[in-house]
Amino acid sequence: MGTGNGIVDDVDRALIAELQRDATQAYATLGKAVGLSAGAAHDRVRKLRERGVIRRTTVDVDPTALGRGVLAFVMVDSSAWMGDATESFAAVPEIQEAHIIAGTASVLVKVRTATTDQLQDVLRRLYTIEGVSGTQATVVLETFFERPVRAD
Amino acid sequence: MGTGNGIVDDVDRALIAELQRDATQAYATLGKAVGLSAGAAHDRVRKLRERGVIRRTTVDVDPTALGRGVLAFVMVDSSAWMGDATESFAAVPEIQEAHIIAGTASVLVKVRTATTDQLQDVLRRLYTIEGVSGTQATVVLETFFERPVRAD
DNA sequence: AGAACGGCTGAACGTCATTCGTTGTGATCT
DNA sequence: AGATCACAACGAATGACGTTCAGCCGTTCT
Repeated sequence: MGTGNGIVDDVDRALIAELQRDATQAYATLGKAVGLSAGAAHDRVRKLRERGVIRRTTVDVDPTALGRGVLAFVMVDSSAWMGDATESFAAVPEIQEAHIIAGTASVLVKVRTATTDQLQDVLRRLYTIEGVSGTQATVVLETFFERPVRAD
Repeated sequence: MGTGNGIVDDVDRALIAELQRDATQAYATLGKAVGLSAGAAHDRVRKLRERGVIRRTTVDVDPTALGRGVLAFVMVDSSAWMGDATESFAAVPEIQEAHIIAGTASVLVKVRTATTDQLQDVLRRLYTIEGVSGTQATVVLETFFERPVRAD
């Protein structure tokens, strides 16, 4: 069940690390980087996709260039069980991540907006979600780095 | 003008949204999705890369499949200015993100490990960073969603 | 108005993704 | 042990796609 299907060996990890770095490179290049032919590299990557280890190929974007220069983490307190509130949080487009957490708050969300005014508006909308009783927003002043999950 | 950035227009945003969804699709397909020829779509995407709006093409991976099933956010308290500590945090491979934040703590990090034991070990290593005086770890019980920055 | 600029189209060309038959290897069965 | 099976990698063939470019059109500037 869930996601434990199949094994991911060292070559798979090396392939994933390469793809995380640059998913546009040719399979011949990719194969050379891990000591495989183009065909074999292609085959392994295809299987990694089929098994859901690689979820998708996507692009990393500069948030500032899209007018999402304000980043904040918000601890959401609740007076009820929030386990089924996925859709409510997903409906707020400025929310980039939402997690149920252990501890006093019950949900932690990562929010990106253009301005702090818009951040305030997101907080207002959070309060309209059933069960939400409070929020504590923490604004990010500077991001050191954001990087992919370590593959090796 | 959408969100206040003149160099990224609505077609660019549509292209980015499509690429975030699936960066493997052909430029002909991509162009059709936004009402452009393959050549024109290619040209715009190339320029978005050159300008740094698109930082890179990468793959999204299932953390559990890589043995990084434990996710935690750690508030790091400090007794000194942490503005130049990028490298110290980057040196800890389990740290996926590190941000300087406003408020009582001074750094917020996102950590992925295989086990809670390993999480504890990361906390121990955080204390060895110059200026770090305390940590508050919050373990994620369930992730609702993690998605790309909204492009439109 | 004329010129210059920027962006789009459609086609041509070269590269690469994708498929497939073959081979080698390590495990399982008799 | 020998035979069989399952799996993975190789290397070549082919068809698709990325990439480039000349020509065209709408806009802006003088």
